[in-house]
Order: sequence, then C-alpha cells, then structure tokens
Amino acid sequence: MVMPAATTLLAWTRLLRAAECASQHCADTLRKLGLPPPEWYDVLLALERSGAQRPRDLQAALGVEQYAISRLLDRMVKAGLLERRPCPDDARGHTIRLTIEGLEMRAAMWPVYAEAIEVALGARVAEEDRTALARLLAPLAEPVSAA
Amino acid sequence: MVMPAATTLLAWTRLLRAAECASQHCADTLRKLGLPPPEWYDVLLALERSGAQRPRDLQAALGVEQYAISRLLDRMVKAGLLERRPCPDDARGHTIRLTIEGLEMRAAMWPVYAEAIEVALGARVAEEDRTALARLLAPLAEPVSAA
DNA sequence: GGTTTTTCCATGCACCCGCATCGAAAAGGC
DNA sequence: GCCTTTTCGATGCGGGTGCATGGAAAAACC
Repeated sequence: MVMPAATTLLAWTRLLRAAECASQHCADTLRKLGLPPPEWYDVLLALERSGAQRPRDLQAALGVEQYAISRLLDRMVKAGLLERRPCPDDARGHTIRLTIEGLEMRAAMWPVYAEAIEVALGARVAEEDRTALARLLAPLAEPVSAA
Repeated sequence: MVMPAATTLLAWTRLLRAAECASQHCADTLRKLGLPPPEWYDVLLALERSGAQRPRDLQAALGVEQYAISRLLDRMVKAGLLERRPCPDDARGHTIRLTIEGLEMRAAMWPVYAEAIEVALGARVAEEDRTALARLLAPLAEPVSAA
C-alpha cells in the first residue's frame, strides 16, 4: 500500500484549505454586496474579451461541465446580463452575447472582486513568494492525466 | 481602484485551479470505486483518532458549518458508519461513535485516497517543491481575518 | 442519398448546500 | 429560584450540482 510522503500530505491539506479560505472570502464579499458569485464574473469577462461565444466554447474556456454552463447561462440570461441568439451556421447551438447590463455588471464587480483577491492573497503573501507560488502550482493547475 | 499585481492574479488563478483539479481527481477516484466522498473520510479519521466526539467538536475540528455537520452525520449514521448516543452530561447534544463498519470503511478508503493524493500531488511535484509549497501556503490556510 | 455516429445543448431527478429559524437545554445575572 | 441569554443541534425552503438521458442537428461513413 502506497503511503504518500509527509510533505505530500502537508502540501495537500494546505492546498485544499488555502483555496477554500480564499475562494470563500471572495464569494462572501461579493454576496454581501448583493453582487453575483465569482463564476458569473468569469463568464462576463470571457465574453467581454472574446465577443460572442457559443456555450461549448465557454465550457472549454472555463473548464466546467456542460450542464453547469447550460444552467449558468440560463440564470444569467434570466438576470438580463446575457442574450441567446440563434447561431447562423449551426442550428443546434446559440451564440451568447453580453447585454449592456452584463457589461455594466462586470465593471461593477471588478473593483470588489479585485479587492477581495488582494485581501485574500496579495496582502498575505509577499511579491516574491507569490511568484514562487505560481511557479510551484503550475504543474497542478491542469487536470490529472485522463484517469 | 485597487488593481492587484500581476503576480497576485496569476497565483490566484493557479491556486483555485490546482485545488479544483486535485480535489476533483480525488473525489472521482473514490466515487468510481463506490466509496464515500473525501469528507466522510475526514470524519471517520477524526473519530478514529480522538474517539467519540460531539458534533460541535467535529465541526470545529473539520472547519465546516454547523448544518453541514448535522446533515453529514445524518447520512453517515443512515449508512451505518456512525452511531449517535445520548450525551451523559448535556441533554442537548449527542456523542458520535464509530461503528465497526465505520472503522472498516476508513480502512477501505485509505489506500484509495492515498493513491489519489499521490497521483494528484505527490507524483507531480518534487519533494523539495512540496516542502516549499506547504510553506508558502501556510499563511493562506487559515480564514481571512474576520471580515 | 441513406444510415449511423457524433456533437450540441437542455432537463428530470436526486442529492447537497446555505440561510434562516426553531425547540430545547444549559449558563449567566440578580 | 426566576428570568434572560447563550449554546447545541435539527430542519424547511429555495436553489445549485452531478448524473443520466433526451432530442435535434451535423458529420461521417458507405
């Protein structure tokens, strides 16, 4: 029976706990101000950067499950931040566009989101340590090889 | 408007993505073998180490919400892994005990869990880097100061 | 062209979570 | 002792997630 090294277990628990604390702080901060959760921000940002996209492209870009995107877009359309349009060259799909409200919402969320990230991470780790951290996390930031 | 440093944003995205990938791999591995999710393991381990505990102690030890523990214990009792007993010196609470099945379940989960951790983390980061990673994550592994 | 396979997206269902709240027991104030 | 406050744990409700599946369009195959 394989027993992970002590350093592995320590890094493991710290990694999970750190991510939990950080993302929790972020989500809480947004919610307390009546703003949408972080994943909405990611969608808004992706659309603002790349223009209209199809759900499957967003899915690939954001790395979430297909049904998650489908329902996330539902909610955001219902909230008036996005618009579904029929896709000209593929009748199965749609193209998703930002509305004005969506654009404004991203702008409204950013300062709050940025501040939360700064508090949760920037202010707690020195510049050089952040660089080292990013480098060490790089190999872990992609899916475990197709199990 | 505060704009986090580039190193902060990079570390941020890597941290969240790494934790997501790692914990996902772990949960998937257990699930595919018909085993309970990781949080059940944590409860089983805590009880095996410290003997019977009260829900509020487990809550503090595991750092989850009160209602989460309440319902998690419900499910685990229903699955036959735990037992609730009246608490002798506090009629509001209970003491939670492992059953034989709970003990066996933890033993059954460990090799699988350990292997998944090894694959998701141990095999992807060198020994010295794991040490450095744990050190860098330490300040982040506790809740953001009471916001 | 017709048939099979694959891609794209939605959705029913069961489950889990977060919030707010509740009832009951203990602790504290006097 | 009595009253107020705090602690302990459960739960109804709305909503999000994962799984499996469905239907329709496109692509691939022959």
